[in-house]
Amino acid sequence: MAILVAAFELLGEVGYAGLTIEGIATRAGCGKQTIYRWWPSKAHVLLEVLTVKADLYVTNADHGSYADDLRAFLGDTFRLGRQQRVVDILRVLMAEAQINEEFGELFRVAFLQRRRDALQVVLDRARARGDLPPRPTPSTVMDIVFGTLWYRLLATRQEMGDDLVEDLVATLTQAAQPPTDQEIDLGDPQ
Amino acid sequence: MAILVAAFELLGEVGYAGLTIEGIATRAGCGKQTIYRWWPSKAHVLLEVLTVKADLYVTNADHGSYADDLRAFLGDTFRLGRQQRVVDILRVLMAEAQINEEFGELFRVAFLQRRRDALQVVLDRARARGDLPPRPTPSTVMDIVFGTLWYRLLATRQEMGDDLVEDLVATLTQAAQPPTDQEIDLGDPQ
Amino acid sequence: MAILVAAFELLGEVGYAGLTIEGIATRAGCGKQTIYRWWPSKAHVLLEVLTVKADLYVTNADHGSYADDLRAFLGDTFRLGRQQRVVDILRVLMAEAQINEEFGELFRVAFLQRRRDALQVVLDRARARGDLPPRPTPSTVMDIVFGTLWYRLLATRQEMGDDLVEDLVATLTQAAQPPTDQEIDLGDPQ
Amino acid sequence: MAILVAAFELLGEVGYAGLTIEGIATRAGCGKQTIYRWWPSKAHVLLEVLTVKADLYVTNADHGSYADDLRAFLGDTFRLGRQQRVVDILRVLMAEAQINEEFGELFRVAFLQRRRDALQVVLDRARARGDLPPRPTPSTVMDIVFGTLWYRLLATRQEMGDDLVEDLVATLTQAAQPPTDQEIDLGDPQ
DNA sequence: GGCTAACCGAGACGGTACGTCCTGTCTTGCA
DNA sequence: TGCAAGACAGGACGTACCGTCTCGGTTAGCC
Repeated sequence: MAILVAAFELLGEVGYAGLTIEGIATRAGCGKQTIYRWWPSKAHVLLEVLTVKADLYVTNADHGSYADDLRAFLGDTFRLGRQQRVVDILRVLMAEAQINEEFGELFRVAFLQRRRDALQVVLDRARARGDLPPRPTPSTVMDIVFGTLWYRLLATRQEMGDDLVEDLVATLTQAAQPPTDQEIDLGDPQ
Repeated sequence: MAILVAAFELLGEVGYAGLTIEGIATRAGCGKQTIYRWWPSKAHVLLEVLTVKADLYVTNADHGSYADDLRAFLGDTFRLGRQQRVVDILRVLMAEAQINEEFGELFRVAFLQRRRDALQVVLDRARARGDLPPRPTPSTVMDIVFGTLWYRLLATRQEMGDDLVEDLVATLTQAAQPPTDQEIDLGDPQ
Repeated sequence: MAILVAAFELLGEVGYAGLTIEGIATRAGCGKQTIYRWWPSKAHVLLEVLTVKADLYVTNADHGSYADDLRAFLGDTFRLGRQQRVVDILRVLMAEAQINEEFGELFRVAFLQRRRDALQVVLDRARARGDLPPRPTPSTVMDIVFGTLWYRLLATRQEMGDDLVEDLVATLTQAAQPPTDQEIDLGDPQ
Repeated sequence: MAILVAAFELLGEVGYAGLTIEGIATRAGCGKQTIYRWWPSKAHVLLEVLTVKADLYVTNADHGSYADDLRAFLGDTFRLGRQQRVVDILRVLMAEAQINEEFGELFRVAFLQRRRDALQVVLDRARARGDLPPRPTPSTVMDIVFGTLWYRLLATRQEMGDDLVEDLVATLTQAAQPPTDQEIDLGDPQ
């Protein structure tokens, strides 16, 4: 759809604050009404861009152990977080979700919750398998996994690398292998 | 300052989207120019409201052990996260930081970094004391602590209770005590 | 035709400014295209409403004298001017004729000229009969007759009564009978 | 005022139907709000253009007799009717007055009534002088004078010449001099 | 009696203008 | 002199209609 493409391109060119329905319509060569007919705000358009654009599918296939499942899940998830265009959209959608209550509700239900559901599968399988550690609780695992992801997207904008994946897997599975040397940082790099 | 009070009240009444410089000026009984003289945007006004309003000071006094220091830090921090008015401001400031690059820079430097600096003190002391576990690395500890906080503020809007503090402290200090029964939840409560 | 009825009703309900092709179509239960197929604008629709609705026929039968012919013509004509619904349509059509050049041309040819033609018959007969006064000239008679009619419709919105008919007949036939007492007004009643 | 000039010029260039507040604002180099701040519609702007532009003052000085007063009044009035730009404005204002009730009221009070007041002075003087004929009544004189004027403006768009002035003066003063030859027309020239 | 073609309601579409709201700047006039 | 009040150019909002266009579901005519 020309509208989604236009919205996506303009986001890159003028930023979210400079993104307007009028601008999208002009770029897409359509009337404003056509956009309003299908989406109530620019954020809704971008949410659809995200859905169409990004391969949001994260495998939660069985890798035999909780640690391996988690490693795969985090790897897949963080990989999305390295695509700048996807990140740009995620950031502004989370922002809009804070400002526009109606969109916030949609974003939580249609996006955030689905991510949680995917991780829930991994946790359920671990519990069934019996290798889910007592600490942290599943709920806290979710907070830690998605919290770390979003905090890096929104606040520090640090790259999310494999070392972080390993550190999280180790922490969440209580695997007390000492970290490799280069993983140790002595302060706050932000 | 009447302007800060007006901005704070209006945020509660009309929300961030409905908050305008004109509205603040009218409520405060001043001219728009007076506001522009001191702050370049409504977000900057709210950042100052936050600074003035909330007791953002978090003790990082020495409690004798890494676990106790962390427990105190998390308790103080999460306590702020239970004040609705403070949370409202935090959420919209983080949102604005995603949308307005110039404000984002200020917010990271003047607010987010200060929170990290406070936690850094705790981590430094733990390392000096020798009870900092090898996993997770200090950087990851920051991501987990602040990530969890912000994720709950922005995404799930779950209350941040003492059970979460304990779970995080246990996880971060690798203290393998099993959680108490009521801390275990078997699914996703969001 | 349902379309004409719908247009007529809506004119009464929402006025000419609020009258739209879409509204007519909705009310008539037809598609917009169907209206556009037959009439190029809402004014054209109303012109047809007028033609269908109002009995626009004005007798110009021979009453034996110029004065009596004129009296009959004015009586018939002014009678139309007392039907509010007809007046409403006449007013907006004359208005549209000022604004839309193409419609104006049609209105003059298809409506205004026909009225003039009817009066022309009266004047021709008077001339043939020899009782057409030298003043005012036939052209001026038309201006006075239709001018007075339209001026009252458009500008003063005064009722057009029999006293006006008599006054005009007397003036145009130079019949110098003094007016009856109640016809004399000492000022401007508008 | 740049806005009045812009409105006036655009009326000539694109016509009343094509005249928009946006267009006026663009041409005048101002914001739309500035126009809305002072006038509620494009018709109101044009009414002010008319007031500013046209020398609407019509002398009603005493010329010694009713006939001469009337001749002077008609001459002055019809002279305005020969200025195309003034006529264009008058036509669309009368049109708008039919369509927009609120503007119609203003137009009648602030424009049409003032013209009537001017003629009323002439009639009052004639009555005082004793040379006001019994027919037609003052009210009908107004209808005839302004009716003829407006009818020619709106309907026939015929030029208003001195012969018409003479014909009306003769008719209204019952001066039964036969018209000169060239004043006689044998039909309807429209 | 079944197939096809014309018709027509419904309404999406690219547009244009509406009238409102707010921006950030500038000017005015009061205290 | 400093500030409230608010006018100003500008620009986006979301809405209403415009006149054009496609889409399907009838309906009627023809084989």
